[in-house]
Amino acid sequence: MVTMTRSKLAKECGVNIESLRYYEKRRLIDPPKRSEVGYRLYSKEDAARIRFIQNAKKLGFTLNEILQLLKLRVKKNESCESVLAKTQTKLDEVDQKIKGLNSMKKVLKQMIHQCQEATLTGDCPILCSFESGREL
Amino acid sequence: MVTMTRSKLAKECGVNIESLRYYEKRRLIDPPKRSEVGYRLYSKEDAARIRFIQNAKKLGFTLNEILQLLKLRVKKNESCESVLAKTQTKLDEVDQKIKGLNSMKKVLKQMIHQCQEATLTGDCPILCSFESGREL
DNA sequence: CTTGACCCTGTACTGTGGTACAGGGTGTAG
DNA sequence: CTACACCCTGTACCACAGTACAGGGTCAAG
Repeated sequence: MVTMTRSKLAKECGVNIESLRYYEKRRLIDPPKRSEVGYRLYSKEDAARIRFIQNAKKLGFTLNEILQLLKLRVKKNESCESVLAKTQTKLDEVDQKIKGLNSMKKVLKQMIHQCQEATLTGDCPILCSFESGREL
Repeated sequence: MVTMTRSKLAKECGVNIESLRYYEKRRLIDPPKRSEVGYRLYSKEDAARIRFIQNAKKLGFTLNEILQLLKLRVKKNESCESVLAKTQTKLDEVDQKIKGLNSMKKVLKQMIHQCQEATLTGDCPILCSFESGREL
């Protein structure tokens, strides 16, 4: 199996080399195999997992939430119903985030629209109700 | 004008009372008016802004990013083009987040689908390619 | 056979976003 | 007029997510 060292994985995934050790400590990645002298040897699957973690982080999930997401497929002895329920819960959370972002998008688009209209008349009345409460 | 004290605003918005002072320090809210003896007096607009901050935080924006969002409508002497460009940038960021979340959603739905199919056959092979890299 | 680039562990430090507390003032209900 | 709940400031502390560094081992090139 193809393996790579710490620095190679870090470079490939664009993360700090120390973060890998941190993720290992936080149990987000399994302890990797070691070479004879104790060097960590990462697989392609580890790289994919690191990239997943990066992506999920960008989407506003905490490391604990990401751990939950990753666990969804790990515990094989768990009942299917339980996994199903947890996955559904995560799906609902994701849906809520999407809804919130769509509201944000609407407001931003409105602002752009207002600003463009205003340019024609030489005025720029951005008094948009950004924080109106019902918008988000 | 209707005003309220620290504790009232905190209760109304469901935030810790000290967070209000923190947001003031971070310039996310304007320093509120003060009573004769120096008590902070918040307006309904402050409450709306706090709620906006809470919402944006849930969507994965940092306080600095939220500050940028709020600034979009504040500086009136700024050129319209500049505001337009910044707003567009934010809009693109929001779109990227929505895309990422939709990918996440797809994978979760797929998992649910697989799990439901498997239930019929008594097996639950959740070996989904959650971290495959191309999924997100 | 040494020099430089990597690896190991443990521990300390950083920035973000709060949260708590000390020491003091205010304001109102009984 | 005294409790009690609230307000003020400043400062200390916290968890999270890293990031850096010290002190030491490994290994390949020249």
